[in-house]
Amino acid sequence: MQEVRTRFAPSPTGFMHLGGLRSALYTYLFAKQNGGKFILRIEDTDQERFVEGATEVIYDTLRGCGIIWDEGPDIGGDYGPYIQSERKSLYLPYAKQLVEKGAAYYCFCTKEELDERRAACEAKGEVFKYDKHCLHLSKEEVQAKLDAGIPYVIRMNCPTTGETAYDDMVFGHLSFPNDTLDDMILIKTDGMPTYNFANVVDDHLMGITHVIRGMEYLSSTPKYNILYDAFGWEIPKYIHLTTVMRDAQHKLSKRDGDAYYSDFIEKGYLKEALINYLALVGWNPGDDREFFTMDELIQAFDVSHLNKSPGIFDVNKLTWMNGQYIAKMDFEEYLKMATPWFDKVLAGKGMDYRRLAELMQGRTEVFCQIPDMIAFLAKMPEFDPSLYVHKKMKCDETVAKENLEMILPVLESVVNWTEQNLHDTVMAAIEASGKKNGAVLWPLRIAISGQANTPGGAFEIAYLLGRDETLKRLRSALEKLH
RNA sequence: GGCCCCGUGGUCAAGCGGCCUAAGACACCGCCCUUUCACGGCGGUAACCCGGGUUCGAGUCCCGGCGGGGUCACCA
Repeated sequence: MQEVRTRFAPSPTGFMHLGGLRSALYTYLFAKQNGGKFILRIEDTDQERFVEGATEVIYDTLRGCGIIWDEGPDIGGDYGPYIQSERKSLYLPYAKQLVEKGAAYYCFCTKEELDERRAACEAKGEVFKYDKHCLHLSKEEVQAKLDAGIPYVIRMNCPTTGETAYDDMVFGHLSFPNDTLDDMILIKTDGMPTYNFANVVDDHLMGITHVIRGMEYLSSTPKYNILYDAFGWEIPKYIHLTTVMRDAQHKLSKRDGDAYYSDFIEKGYLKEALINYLALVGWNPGDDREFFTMDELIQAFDVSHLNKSPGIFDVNKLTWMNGQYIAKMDFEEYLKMATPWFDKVLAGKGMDYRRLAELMQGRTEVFCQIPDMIAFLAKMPEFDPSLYVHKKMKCDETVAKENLEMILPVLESVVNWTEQNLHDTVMAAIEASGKKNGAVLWPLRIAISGQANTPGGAFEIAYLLGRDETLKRLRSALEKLH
């Protein structure tokens, strides 16, 4: 059986779009699952869009996520070079070969002429399609223009009748009327191939067996197939992937800051969680499993479980999943990753980060939420005394005042400020007073934190705050209750 | 607009003619646990876009409508 070879062919724009990342993931999974090769190819035929350092972004993102290529620009391979601009000289002869066969032709129409005709067409409410104007130039006429140095492009010669059909492994049998096909440009004026052409040539030359890409190519695929046929090349198998959406009518976009891998990493999402979640947008394992390592994904991946309808990227669920990953991560690793976020509000406070991290790890869903969650440790927030009211704790403002007055001297008596001492001393005092635990501990926590939700109970918070700060906050809270 | 794709709860989704008075997950709500929250446990609200067929029987097949998306570049 033929070895499976798949490829991910991004353009170096400087950012990794999540949709692209997911395509890369699936492409990688498919290759690995079939014991095949995954190839990375950089598509930079558009010189105007070249961005410095953009290929490194692609390398780092992919590798960081565990999507490892077997052949690519930086590691080579038997089918190089793997950067399209370095293959520049390779395409023209193929285009000429097509011209020989009558499957393509030189076109001397200028951009301006085309724009004019397009505008005229659209004014009439019609769809512009190249009118094969230059197809009818004689060989001599073409040669004369070529000799005169007139700029040209090479266009493919699409059939205008009949239809072209193909089978997609996700969408099934698809067929398109040929009269809707446009004679797309293969070679641009600058001599560079268009994406469309380079893709076909490269995929063939690199022995790609399965083309996996976004469904935006669904309707241009017939043209590619016509090209393959013209060359007499074998058409690869197609796996078109649905678009990843933000909601039913919008794609993930740059403007909303939810489109790029880096957007999420900067907010404190874990790449493992991101990959895991991304795998599940538009695909399911056929059972209830949701958590996957890369190896497990390779095992479980199955094209037949790829969805045909667009998937919405649910940040909510990603966030939940991220929290699950964080809760399970190695503590030291968590501490290391959380420290810069702690520093944002606690730098220089001498806070016990290790203890803080223990309390926070199980409550962190995304690292960027940390500063808001612990800001109260740095500065006592203003709070409404109604926070003291809690029915289940049998507490209201009056009870709070009474119990806080009772507990203040108890805390003042604690010299060795450890959680254990705090706990033992306070609990003993509560028991001696005959009061309910909650009726004392609830207002105590409120008094020193100023908020209903905190990463830990009264003892933990008191410990983190330290003796002086705790007592200061408690006295101040008491004053406000008068 | 032409062509193409898609259409199960708010979201992800199982379902590939009878097992569906439709799974599971996120979110939401309630209860339990707990010094709060979270975690965990238990329970709940919530869906087959509409209309025609085909069939003994349709969420599942076909057609139409509607809705959403994609594509119509010397961008990739």
